[in-house]
Amino acid sequence: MNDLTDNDVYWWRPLDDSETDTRGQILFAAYREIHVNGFQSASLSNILRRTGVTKGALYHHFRDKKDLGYAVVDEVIATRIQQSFIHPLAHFDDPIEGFIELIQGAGDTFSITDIELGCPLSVLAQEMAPIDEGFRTRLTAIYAQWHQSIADVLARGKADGLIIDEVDPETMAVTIVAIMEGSLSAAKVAQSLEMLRQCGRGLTQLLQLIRKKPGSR
Amino acid sequence: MNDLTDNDVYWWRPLDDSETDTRGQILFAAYREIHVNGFQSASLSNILRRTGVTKGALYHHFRDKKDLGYAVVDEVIATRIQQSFIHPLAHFDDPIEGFIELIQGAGDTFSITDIELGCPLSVLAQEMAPIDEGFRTRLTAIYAQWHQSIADVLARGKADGLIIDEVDPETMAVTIVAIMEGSLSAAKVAQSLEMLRQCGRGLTQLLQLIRKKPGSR
DNA sequence: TATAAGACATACCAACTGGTATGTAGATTC
DNA sequence: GAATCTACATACCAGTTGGTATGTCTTATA
Repeated sequence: MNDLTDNDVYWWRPLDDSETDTRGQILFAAYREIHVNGFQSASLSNILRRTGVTKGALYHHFRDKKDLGYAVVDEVIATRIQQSFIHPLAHFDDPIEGFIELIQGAGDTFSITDIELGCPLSVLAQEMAPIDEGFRTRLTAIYAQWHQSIADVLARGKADGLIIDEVDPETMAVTIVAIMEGSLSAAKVAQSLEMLRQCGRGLTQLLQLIRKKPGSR
Repeated sequence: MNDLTDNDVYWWRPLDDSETDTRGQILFAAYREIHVNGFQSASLSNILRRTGVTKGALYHHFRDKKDLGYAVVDEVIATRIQQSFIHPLAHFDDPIEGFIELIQGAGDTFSITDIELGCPLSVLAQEMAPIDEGFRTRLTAIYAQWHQSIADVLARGKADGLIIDEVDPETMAVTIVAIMEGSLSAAKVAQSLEMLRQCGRGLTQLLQLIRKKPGSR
């Protein structure tokens, strides 16, 4: 239904441009098709047309459509989320400050195309988690990683006396991810970068409130 | 693809059981079909099979599939969101306390089926907002109402000295909606009521922090 | 150099999709 | 009581879907 031309600025692309071999080409084209249209509405014909690859090649590398979808999750989406949202967390000194930079960074680097497409992880998860166990386990595993990394950062922040004692790291971690995904969703619906930035400001303000004031004991 | 039997507990049903006439039957069946499968994957044949209505009847009442989809948004989803999430806001005395009750109420009354299907507004918005202007305007209008109502409550809370001065009602309103939708999405992926409750606890804690302490001027 | 395996290409298929054209029973209008 | 309109019902259609069967060219292996 919808389409994405090669000229569109596309932030969510995989970081290593491994579209060299046939399998990689199919995988990347499938990722984009799924990101734009969702899995169920993703058309194999579209993928083939865009890549110039034939149906024989596709079914040589992947057993069926679902197998291709799983590969997209495992090999494209998982790495993309890790590199963009999970790995950066490890280098935060001040967790609150780090989050705020991460959020503002998103607001600055995302293009309007990125906004309209939304987070690929969230898109696929919302569509497929309820109706396919294979997708669900793969996608929840990615979320679990993300939650754990944020919980670690928050726990470190608590240990360093930078975050108020009342905060439970695990609970706040899932809440923070929920806000980030919710913000991206809101921006997608509104088709507005400003909406993302506004949610970012709200989240920033809330995060400031869980920071322990320098003065307090 | 997926299905929803009549026996499933279905909280998101329209409040007035207006499935009496043919048009109402189609509308409600279409709403459920779209809620489960999304609009693009929603099958007219499924809707007809479930209702026993024929294709002639369907195309008598609705111009095409999209027209049916628009009617679902306008007549089913909009009213459902208003009655459940928007109207209750008006009666809050203490806004923070009101929100917390609303959130805990959701955690208590939702069934696992509700969780797995997610918020119908969000489901449709994520899928269709980027690819159809008609859906987008309708869905954003609903969100705008929701934002405005929450902003009003927060502004009232500020005026009553119950919320800290730093809070900008509009900004915090979109952020709160983002958290609520994000929490429902997270619970949907995890297929877990506990995940919804956990996000609820995190949100509750953050809301407590924007409450003005009784002592402070 | 014969053989097997990998990597595709071409052609085809049944199932299903949204949509339409035509027909018809009953109520309403003139 | 003829004509019109509403509210469907039945049958059909072209397009697209995911999937498969078969053929072919190339490369590695024995």
